[in-house]
Amino acid sequence: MTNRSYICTRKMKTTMTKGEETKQFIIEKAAPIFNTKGIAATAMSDIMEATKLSKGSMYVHFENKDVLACAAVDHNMKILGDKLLFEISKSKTAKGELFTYIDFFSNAVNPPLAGGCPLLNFGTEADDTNPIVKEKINKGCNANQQLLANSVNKGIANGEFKPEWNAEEFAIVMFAMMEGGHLISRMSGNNDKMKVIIKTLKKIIEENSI
Amino acid sequence: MTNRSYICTRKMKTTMTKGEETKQFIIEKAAPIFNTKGIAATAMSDIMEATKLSKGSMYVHFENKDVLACAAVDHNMKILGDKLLFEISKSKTAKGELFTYIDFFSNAVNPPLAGGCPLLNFGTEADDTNPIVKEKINKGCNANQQLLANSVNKGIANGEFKPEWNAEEFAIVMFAMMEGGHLISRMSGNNDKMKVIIKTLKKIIEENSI
DNA sequence: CATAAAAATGACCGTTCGGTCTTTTTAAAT
DNA sequence: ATTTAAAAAGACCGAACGGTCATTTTTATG
Repeated sequence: MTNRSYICTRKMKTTMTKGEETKQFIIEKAAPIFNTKGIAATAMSDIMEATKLSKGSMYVHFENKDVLACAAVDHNMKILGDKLLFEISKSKTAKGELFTYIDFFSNAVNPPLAGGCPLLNFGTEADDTNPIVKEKINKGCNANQQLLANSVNKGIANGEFKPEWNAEEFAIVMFAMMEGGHLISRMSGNNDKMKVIIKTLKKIIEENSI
Repeated sequence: MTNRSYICTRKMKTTMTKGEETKQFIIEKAAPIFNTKGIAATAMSDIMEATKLSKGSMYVHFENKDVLACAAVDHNMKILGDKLLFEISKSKTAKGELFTYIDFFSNAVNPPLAGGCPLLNFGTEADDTNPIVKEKINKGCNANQQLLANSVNKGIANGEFKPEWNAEEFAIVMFAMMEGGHLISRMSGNNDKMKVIIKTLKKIIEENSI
């Protein structure tokens, strides 16, 4: 049995231990690589090169590649989510929140996260092969839709939006449109069609405004 | 210089040469594997197992894995496209064509192609790594949108749809919604949210009908 | 400052990868 | 039926993979 009180004591400290720092450092360097190349196509040697750390050091902090990949998936979603929530938090109205969400993801060619949307990237790769990542992505999709539905419901509650507007259904449609638009834009290498999607979405929001 | 008239003569024949038969056989077996596991995660040994052919035989017909993967991508798109066009060809009206498209892709959990939509699968994987496949997928996306736009325009021409309906813009939005819905459904493992998307799309089509 | 634990290193391991090559077998044209 | 080319086979190759481990270096604590 290990003396757990020792661990708890150290966790009280606000400063990060060297190991925790390195672990975080590895995740930060690995996350964009996984998001760009994909999990299967990313080798541990890629992470070693990016971090300038030895292989042994990597395995001190992650028992295997899958664990590191999962941490990278989590990190990508968190970074993107935090950025998004920060932008949305600056909005003063429900309509502003929805518009901010749209604008945040409006440039798929130069997206807020290197490699593009992690939900799309990791979701399609994990689909038939990695149930753990798949579930993470599923939760991410739901969180996005919930965020949108909340904004709509907030707008209904404060009189911005028509009360008969179905928040959950709109959230599904809007999220799907943004992801689909993301795919189109990245394949074509330009945002023209995303602009059509954005125009359509904003028009729907306007039509449901009072 | 090779005697090309020989090749032309043989191409006149309707029967396939043994080699061409085997090549096609390999593609057919490889296509669903690539679409399910992804290109990077699929090994030549996987194809050998599925075809029960030797490694030497594979490399008689494909100079390397990338060439085979490209052939598999093409095959997946063609199979799916042919199935889709066949279903759509049975429709009697423009509205019928659009509805058929929607219904064809309505069940993402049990999709018409094993592994799900190849545009989504190969597109996200190829995005930052494989420009050749990426361009193939881009063309596939455009073909789908063109197909939808053509149906709308046909309906406008024959008086089914309102003349002010923007066919190209609707095609973009509809395609994006279907792809996004596909992602959502496959991540969650059920089609409930796809049904919302379908309902929304059909409503839009009805609203633009005369 | 001494010491024990944690972290970092890099050589090393077995496996699997994509791909080659020689040999054998089969198909097709004369 | 003979001959020639195509196809199939599978042993083999070097490289790269994920992962291990003994050793050294660094960090943190009493």
